[in-house]
Amino acid sequence: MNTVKDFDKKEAIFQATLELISKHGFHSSPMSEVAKKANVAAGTIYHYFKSKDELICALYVYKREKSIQNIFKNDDPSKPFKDRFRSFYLQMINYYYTNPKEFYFLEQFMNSPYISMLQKEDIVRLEQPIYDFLRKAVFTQVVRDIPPKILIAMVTGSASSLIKLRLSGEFLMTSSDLEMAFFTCWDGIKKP
Amino acid sequence: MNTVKDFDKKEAIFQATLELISKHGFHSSPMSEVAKKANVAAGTIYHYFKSKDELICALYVYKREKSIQNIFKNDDPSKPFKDRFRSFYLQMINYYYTNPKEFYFLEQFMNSPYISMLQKEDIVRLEQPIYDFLRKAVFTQVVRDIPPKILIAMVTGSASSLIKLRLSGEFLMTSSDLEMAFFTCWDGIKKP
Amino acid sequence: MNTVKDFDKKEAIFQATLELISKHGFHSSPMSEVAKKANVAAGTIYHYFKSKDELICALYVYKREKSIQNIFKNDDPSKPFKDRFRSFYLQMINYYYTNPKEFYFLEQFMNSPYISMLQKEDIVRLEQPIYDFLRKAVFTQVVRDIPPKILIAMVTGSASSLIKLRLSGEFLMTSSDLEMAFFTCWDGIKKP
Amino acid sequence: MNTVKDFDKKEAIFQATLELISKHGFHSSPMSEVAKKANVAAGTIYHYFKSKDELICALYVYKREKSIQNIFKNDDPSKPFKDRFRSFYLQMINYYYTNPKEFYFLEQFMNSPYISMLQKEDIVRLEQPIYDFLRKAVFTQVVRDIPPKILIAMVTGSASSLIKLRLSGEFLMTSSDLEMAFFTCWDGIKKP
DNA sequence: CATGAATGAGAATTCATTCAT
DNA sequence: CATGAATGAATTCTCATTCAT
Repeated sequence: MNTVKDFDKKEAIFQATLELISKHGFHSSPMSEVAKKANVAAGTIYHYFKSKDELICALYVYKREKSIQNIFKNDDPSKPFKDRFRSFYLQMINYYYTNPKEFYFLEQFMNSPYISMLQKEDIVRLEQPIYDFLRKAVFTQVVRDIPPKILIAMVTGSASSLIKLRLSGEFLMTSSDLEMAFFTCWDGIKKP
Repeated sequence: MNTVKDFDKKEAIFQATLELISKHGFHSSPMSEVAKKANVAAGTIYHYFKSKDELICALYVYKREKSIQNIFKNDDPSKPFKDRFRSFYLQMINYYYTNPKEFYFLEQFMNSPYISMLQKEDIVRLEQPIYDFLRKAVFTQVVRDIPPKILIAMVTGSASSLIKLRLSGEFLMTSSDLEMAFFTCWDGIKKP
Repeated sequence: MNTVKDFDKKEAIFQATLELISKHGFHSSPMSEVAKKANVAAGTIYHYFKSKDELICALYVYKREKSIQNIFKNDDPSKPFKDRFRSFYLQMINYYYTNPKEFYFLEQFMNSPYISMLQKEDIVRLEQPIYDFLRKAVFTQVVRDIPPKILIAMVTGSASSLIKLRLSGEFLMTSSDLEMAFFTCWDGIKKP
Repeated sequence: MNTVKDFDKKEAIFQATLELISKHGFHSSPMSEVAKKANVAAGTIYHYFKSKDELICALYVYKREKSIQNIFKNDDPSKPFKDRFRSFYLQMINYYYTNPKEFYFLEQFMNSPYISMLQKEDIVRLEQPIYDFLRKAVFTQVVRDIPPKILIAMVTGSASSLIKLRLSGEFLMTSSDLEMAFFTCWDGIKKP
C-alpha cells in the first residue's frame, strides 16, 4: 500500500540489476546477488517481476525510455535543425559517458537474444522520439532523403561506438574531438 | 589421429559454438550442447580449449580475423581511396549480412564483459588492418584529419547498426539504400 | 465481524483448498492460491488454521463427516438390512460421483502420509457410523461372520475403485452395471 | 558403457525414491535426499530422468509391472479358475504386505494427480494381465457376466483396502481372516 | 586422444509463514 | 480481525568440468 516504499524497492532492484549486469553480464549476475545489493530478500524480487528475464526486459524498457528522455530534454524545436541535431548528438554521447552502467547494460541487451523477447510495440514505442526527430528533418529537406530507419541506425551506431571508445579509456577524447565527430556525422547526413 | 582430423574437430567445435551462441546467447549454450552439435564428446572440447571462456575467446579471435580478411580481400591499393573505401564499407555490410551467425556472435561478444578477457595485444592486432587503412587515408589528406580511432568507431559503428537493421528483416534494404548509406558515411569522413 | 461472516470465510477457504488440491495435489496448491481463490488475504487463512497441514487435516475431517452423513441420510433402520445396504452402497457411489472434488481430495489424503497426522480418536470417530452399521448386521447374522473392520475395508474399497473408474470417464457405467456391482458385493458379504 | 554399473545406479535411485516417497510423500522427498540415499550426486539423477515427475512416473511403471508379474508368477492355467483366483487374490495381499513400500508408493501415485501424467497406453498395458485373467473367466462363464473393468475395480479395490488395513497394524489379520476375505470376494464374483 | 557418466556447486524459483499497518 | 508485502529456507534443476575407461 505504501507507494513510496514500493517504489523504493522496485527501484532498488532495478539499480542493483543494472550495476551487476553492466559489470558482470547477464549470466554472472545471480538473483541472489541482485537481492543482496538491493537489500531485499531473494523472494521479494519475484513480487515485482515474474522471472529474471522479465526483470531484465523491464529494466531495459525503463532505462531506454529514461535515456531517450534525457537526451531530448534540452531540445528546442524553434532552433535550426543543425543546432538541434548537434545538441542531440553530443548529449547522447555525454549522457552515456556519464552513465556508463546504463550504456553497458543497454548495449549488452540490444546485442543479445534478450532483445527478441521484447514486444514489437515496445521496440517501436521506444524508438519513436528519435524516429520522429529525424523523419521531420528529412521531410523538411534539411537532411538527406534516406529512410529514417537508416538514418537512425547510422547516427546512433556511430555514436554508440564513440561512447564505447570513450568509456574504454584507451583514448582520451577532447571536446574538439567530439566537435569533429559531430561534423563528421552531420556532414554525412545533411542534404548535400 | 592426425592434424587434419584435429583441425576438423576444432573447426566443428567452433562451428557448433558459433551456431548456439549466435542464436541462444552465452548462457543457454551449454558445453554439452556444443559437444552434441559438434559430434564430439563433452570431454573432447577440453582437449582443445582449457575452458568455456577460452573457447569463446578463441572463437572470437578466429572469426574476427576471418571477417577482416574477407572484408579486405578485394582491396586494391592502386585504386583511389574513395573506391577502396566504398568497397570496404559495402563488403563489410555484405559479409555480415550473408554471415549472420558470425555477426551476432561478434556483436554479442564485443558488447559483453567477455571482451575484457582478451589480451590488449589481441585487440590491437585484430584492429590493425582497419587502423592502417584509415590512418593512411588521413595521412594522405583524403580523409578528415580525425584520430583514426574515432574514424574507425564511427565507420564501423554505423555499419554495424545498418547490418543489424538489415538482418532484423523489419526493413528491406535495397542496393540504392546501401549506396546512399555509403555516401552518407563517405561525405562525413572525406576531407571537407 | 460476526460469526456468520467467519463461517463464510472458513467455508470459502475450505472450498478453495478442496478445489485446488483435488485438481493439483497437495504441493502445487500454494496457500497464496488458496487465498486468491477464497478471496481472502493469505494471512487470513492463518487466523482460522495454524498451518497448511492443519487446514488440510481439518478439511479432511469436515468433508469426511459430511459425506458419511450424506451417505446415510436416507437410511431407514426399519427396512431389511439388504435394502439398507443397497441404499448405502449405491448412495456412496452416487455421492462421490456427483462430488468428485470431495472424492479425489479424500482419496488423496487417505493414501498419503497426511492420514497419519490425524488423531486416532478422529479416525475412529469418522469410521464409527459405518462400523456400527456393519457390526449390527454381523451380529444379527444377516451378514457373514467376519470382523467388521474387514467388511468395511472390502465394501468401501470396492466402492472406491468403482467410483474412480466411473469418474475416469473411460468406462460408461449404466445403472444396470451399478445394480450388478451391488449384487457382486452383497452376494459376497451376505451370510452364505 | 558399463551396463552393470548403470543398472546399479538407476536401480539405486529407484530404490531411494521408493523409500522416501512411501514414507514421506511426494513433496517431502527432495531430490537431494534421493541422491543422498542412492549414493549418487544430485545431478546424476538427471542423467537418468528428465525431471522429478518423470522419475516418479518411471518408478510407478516399473514397480507396477514388477508387482503384477509377481502376483501372477505362480498362476497355473491348468488349474480350475477358482483356485487360480484364490492364489491371485491371496498373493496380491501377500505381496504388498511383504512389500509395503511398493504398496504405499503405488497407492499414493494412483490416488494423486500424478496418475494423469501417464500415457494412456501405459495404463492399458499395465492393466492388461489382470484384464485378460478376469475377462477369460467371464467368457468361460465361471464368473458373473460383468464388464471386466468393473470386476477388476471391485477385486483390486477390496484387496487394496485389506492390505491397507493389515499394514496399518491396528488389526491383526489371521490366515483364517484372509481365507474368509477370499470367500467374500469369490462368492461375490462367481457365477451365481 | 576420445569418451560421456558422474560430479556438485550454484542458479532460478517457490511458497509457507510472519508481521507491520 | 484483515491485509498482503516481505522473508528466506528449501527445492528443482543446470552445467562447466573431471576422470576412469
